[in-house]
Amino acid sequence: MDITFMSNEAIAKILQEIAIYLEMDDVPFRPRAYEKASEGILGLDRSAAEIYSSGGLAALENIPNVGISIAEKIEEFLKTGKIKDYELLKRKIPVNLGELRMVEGIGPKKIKILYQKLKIRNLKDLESAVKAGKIRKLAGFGERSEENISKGLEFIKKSGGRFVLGFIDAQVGEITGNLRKIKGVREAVVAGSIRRRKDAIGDADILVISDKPKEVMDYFVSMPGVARIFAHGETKSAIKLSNGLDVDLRVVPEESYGAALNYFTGSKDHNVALRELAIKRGWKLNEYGLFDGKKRIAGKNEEEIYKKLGLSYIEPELREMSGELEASRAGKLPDLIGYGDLKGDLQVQTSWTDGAQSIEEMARAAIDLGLEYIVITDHTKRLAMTRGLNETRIRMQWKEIDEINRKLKSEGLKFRILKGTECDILKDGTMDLPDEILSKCDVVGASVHSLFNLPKKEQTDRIMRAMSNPHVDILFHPTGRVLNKRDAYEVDMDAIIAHAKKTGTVLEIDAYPDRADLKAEHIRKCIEAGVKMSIDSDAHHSSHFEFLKYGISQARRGWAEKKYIINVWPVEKMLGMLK
DNA sequence: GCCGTTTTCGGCCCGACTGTTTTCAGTCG
Repeated sequence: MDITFMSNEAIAKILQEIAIYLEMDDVPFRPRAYEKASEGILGLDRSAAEIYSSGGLAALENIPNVGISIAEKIEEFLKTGKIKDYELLKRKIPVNLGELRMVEGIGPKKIKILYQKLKIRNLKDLESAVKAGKIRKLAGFGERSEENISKGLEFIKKSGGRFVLGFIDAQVGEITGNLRKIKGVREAVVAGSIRRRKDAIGDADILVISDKPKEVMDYFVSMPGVARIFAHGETKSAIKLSNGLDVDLRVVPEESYGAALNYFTGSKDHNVALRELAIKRGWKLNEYGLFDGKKRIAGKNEEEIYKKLGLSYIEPELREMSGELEASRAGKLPDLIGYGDLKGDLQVQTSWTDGAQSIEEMARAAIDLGLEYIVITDHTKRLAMTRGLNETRIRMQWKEIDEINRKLKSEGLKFRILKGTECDILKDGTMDLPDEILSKCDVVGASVHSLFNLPKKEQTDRIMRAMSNPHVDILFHPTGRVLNKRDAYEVDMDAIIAHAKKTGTVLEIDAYPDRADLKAEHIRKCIEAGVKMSIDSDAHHSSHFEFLKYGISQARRGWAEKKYIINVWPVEKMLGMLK
């Protein structure tokens, strides 16, 4: 059997499902062990199949949270495509765990009862049982449970899971702003994965300091846009907005603010590790503080908690259990690029192709935001639907850029519009515009906009050939993914990163919210390889320059310092870093 | 079942809310 078909995701999913099955039977501790092993597999930057074929069983055991027993199960899976223990569990309760687990309020124990009593195997069975009023008659369930399951099913049909940070950020900010206006509220902040600035988020967590929690909670569950109330308590409430976004709210007293912020910011694994550090010192860490017996020894702010635990402060974007605790302890955390550090934007579309506004409008918006330069990068002729530029039209565009630059200068503005292109990479890796044109551009970006489903080797070779072109400065949105729309194309990113180093090509962090491309793990690899990156808005409208901050978030999540990003520099220095 | 700057054995993060209960199990984060 060709083991390359055994993806890490497939292995992780089986381990995760074993954990759920064990949970059903109230097996102690082992569920968590399988869950952690599953996370360990997902966190790998190589495939488990590769690890196994190069180092055998012993190498599998080196995977975090994988011991001898789970290593053997992974080996069994890689060799036979099956895990016997899993098949046995699955035969006993043959249900679609992935589906059923999506329903809010349904966990392992209830899945077991639903199968054993009503033979419910999937969402369809569950829906029929709800409609027939069978759920309410089960022991441990009731009318309310049935109603909640019914509502849960509705929402699964309506919305499919994750939200793009840049598309919900403002709405959550508005809610927080309104909470801040309520009497007795001293602070209201966003925590959770939004504070960690993840590119895609599952829900929103808001933290409030108030002496009058009841008023906060009453407002929260009755504010406009609330579609469902999951919980309405004194210190904790949870709702779903009509767009499907779940929002959790917690109210804590001021002396617990730091501990609560830390706890609700996560990540979960990061928090668990901090609690374990506390336990080792004989203390206890929870959302109310760090305690030595009954005595609170820290909790008012996050800094003092980290300090007591022997750590320097860790920025939220780094709290993903990917080495930040070790780095913090050793004083080796990166000096992250800041949110005000960009001086230019290297990918901007205008009304010459699919952008909404003129070159001048885009330039003036960039000036208002404090940028010093932008590169105009309209599409090229292969992208016919955008009226992509050919040789003649791009020469016309250069004239317009020269004119506007002169005009801005005559107004005393110190700003520069650079000539660029977002040039299509054709199927064979050649460019959509001739070298003669590319050589006259200040900045050449190259993009894949077609043939997303080429085989991995062919796609990788195609892109690498484009990067080898001496005029191609930047590879735009290198993986091509669009969140909630399409996956990245099959491409060997390690090879691309190595080739970027070899050819001096810059890799872009496209900040457009549903692109967020490069991903954080690629950014870290670029840093390790010594590959330079740019952070670009990919603006199609003057309001899109705001998106640059999401690119900075992404860079921070990839541990990037200023020095790795070329557009933190003034224009001449930036240009000097290109080919 | 995993793991070790307290441990190779004996631990394993912790608390809030709901619904169905009559003191608590299940779920969630």
